[in-house]
Parts: sequence; structure tokens; C-alpha cells
Amino acid sequence: MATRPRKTPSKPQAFPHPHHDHSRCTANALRTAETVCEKHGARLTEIRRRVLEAVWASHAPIGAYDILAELNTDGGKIAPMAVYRALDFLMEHGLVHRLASLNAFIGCALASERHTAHFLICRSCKSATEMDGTAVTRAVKKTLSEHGFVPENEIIEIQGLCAHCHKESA
Amino acid sequence: MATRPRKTPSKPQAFPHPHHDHSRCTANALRTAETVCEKHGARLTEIRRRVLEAVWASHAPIGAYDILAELNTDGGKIAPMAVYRALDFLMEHGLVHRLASLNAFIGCALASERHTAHFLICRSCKSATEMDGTAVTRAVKKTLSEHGFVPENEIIEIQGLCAHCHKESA
DNA sequence: ATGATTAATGTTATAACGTAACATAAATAA
DNA sequence: TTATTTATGTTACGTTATAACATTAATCAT
Ligand SMILES: [Zn+2]
Ligand SMILES: [Zn+2]
Ligand SMILES: [Zn+2]
Ligand SMILES: [Zn+2]
Repeated sequence: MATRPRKTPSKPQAFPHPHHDHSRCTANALRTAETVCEKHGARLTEIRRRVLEAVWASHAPIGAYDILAELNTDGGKIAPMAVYRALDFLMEHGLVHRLASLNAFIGCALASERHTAHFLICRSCKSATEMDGTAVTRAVKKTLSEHGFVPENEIIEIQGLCAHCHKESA
Repeated sequence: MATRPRKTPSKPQAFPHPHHDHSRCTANALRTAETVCEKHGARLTEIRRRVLEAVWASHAPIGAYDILAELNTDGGKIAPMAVYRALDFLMEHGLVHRLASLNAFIGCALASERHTAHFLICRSCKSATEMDGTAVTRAVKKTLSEHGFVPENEIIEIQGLCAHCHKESA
């Protein structure tokens, strides 16, 4: 029996393996950011790039003030406003998402295609990743049609244990 | 043809009509709170009751500091801690939910039966209500099984326009 | 190029949300 | 009553986010 084909090949949403080569993730993200900004006629300035790099330091969502600390490790004097402004910019262009349940930010691996993000958040390794939200969105739409509610934005953040951490805890 | 039966008769989740008799909602909620606390062997003290009343002042989620202001309208000196402690208590007993996307709290109309809450939030009238989350939960489970992710808590908050506000804006 | 205009960043202060730690008081149990 | 637990009071602080205005850098028009 052949392996079952993936349902959504355009979204390779595997939870990041604890020992993967993360430098490639970061490199990819920065390259994508360049492309996206170019396409949007937006400027990826130094501070914006540095914030994006801080966000991509891992797959764990990071708080604005932790980003700030990272930017100021060299003794710099960057203020919170600068970070929040950069984050706003990055979110506008779909390069970063905000996780409401954590007051934290995470890089978007699918920045080229616009989408509403649905997250899985592992309470053990703290990693978060976007899930394929099509089925959920469909279920939401169906449920809402009975209410007459017109959705504009879906905030979906599932907390739990990723496969790697679940295995370990077994 | 007879009217189609409701799928989830135990959860009458209509979005609150702008001109409904809200005093009944409040009265119901307080009565339920009494019952629940009795059943749990917990004490619905005065401050807890007052916080619950503040939460039920409307169907719009309310911030902790707005609750605090409400409690201190008489010139009282209640401190933030007291409010947060009362909210923690009320959440433990399923009488109140927290909306992560708003940093705000809302009374639970279904406090008697334990459940994970999925919310619809109207950006116009600011009301929020729990939706029937069974279909969404099913979709989430199905999607997650492909990831091997083990869910423990679902944060689902759909922002948009309720039927009443949508009609008006038409 | 020069000046006008817009975009981005710097700077200071403060708002908004939430918790730690320890003291006191009230309720319950022994 | 005395001990124990539960709840509240109090002070202080930590964390997250934004308002308002000044300055600098990039872009555009002449
Ligand atoms: Zn990676
Ligand atoms: Zn994990
Ligand atoms: Zn009501
Ligand atoms: Zn509405």
C-alpha cells in the first residue's frame, strides 16, 4: 500500500523537529521577507530586519520586550516603541503573527501567501506552528451561518503537546 | 413542513438582541452561580458576587480594571489583586471566561455544564457570545491527528459582525 | 541640486494589564 | 476555645503596549 498523499501539499506544516537545521528556517524567512517587501514596495530597514531575525531565533513565540533585550545586547538604547513599530510593520506584511494567548510574536513560514493563521502551541518545548486551518474555517463558517454572524478574523490557538514532546513524556 | 429541530438544544446560543431584557440574564447568572458554588462547596463571597455582577452588567467583555472602577464607584479602595483573585475564583468554577484577544472577561451562560468556550465577538456592539464549538472541535481534532499534536486547550475567538449589527450596516 | 513632502526613527512619558509577597481578618474545624 | 484553613487587605512591582512630539532619513517635484 502506497503512502497516503498529503491533503495540503502547499502547506508543509510539520511541527519543527527539536534537532532540525534551524539556520535554514531563518535564511528562508529573511529571503522571503526581502521578496515580500519588494513586491509590496515596502522597505525592510535595519531595525525591521533585526526584529525579524530575533523573532526567527527559534520556533517559540517571543515577547516584544525579549526582542528588545536581544536588540540591546550590544548595549544599545533602542526603545520599546521601535520594536512595536517594527512588529506592526512585519505583521502588516504578513511576515509575523501575534499570539493573543501568549502576548508574543512568531515568524510566519508562509508569508508569501496571505492567510489567517491558526496555531498549535506546545506547552513543553514552547514551539508553535501554523496548522492547516481549512477544515476548521469550514466548520466555523458552517456553525456561524446558523447564527447569522459574519466572521472577519479568526483567532485560533490550540495549546497542548507536540508529537515530539508527547513521545518523550510517554 | 415543521420547523427544523435545533441540533444542540442544550445550548441556546443566540446572539443577544440589543433590546432584550438583560435583567433576566443577570438574575439567571447569579442564581446559577449560587447553585454551582453550593455544589462545589465553594463560597460566593460578597466581592466575588460583586465582580460577577460587574461582569454581567452587559454582554460585552469587560476588563479587570473596568470591573475595579465599577466596584469603587462608591469611593471604595478595593485593589486590583482583589478583582483578579475573584476572577480566578469565578473562572475556576466555570462562571466566567477570559477572552485572550481582548484581555477581558465575560460571564458564562452555561456555567452548569463544563465546557471549553468558543467565542463570537462583534466589533460593532462589542457583545460576545459562546458558539456551539462541537463542529470546530471535531475539525481541530481531525486536523491535529495528522500532526500527532495532542490538544489540551482550545482558544477560539471569532471576530466579526453579529447578525443585528450586520443588518444595520447593510 | 534645492526645497517640499513623506516615511522612518528617536525620545519621553504614561497607560493598561497582571502578579509577588506578606499582613490581617474571617470562617470552619477540632 | 483554640487551631487551621480560607479569604481579603495592602504595598509594591513586573510586564505589555501606546500617546505625543521631535528629529532624521528617504523620496519626489521643480
Ligand atoms: Zn527552524
Ligand atoms: Zn513540543
Ligand atoms: Zn442579556
Ligand atoms: Zn453586534
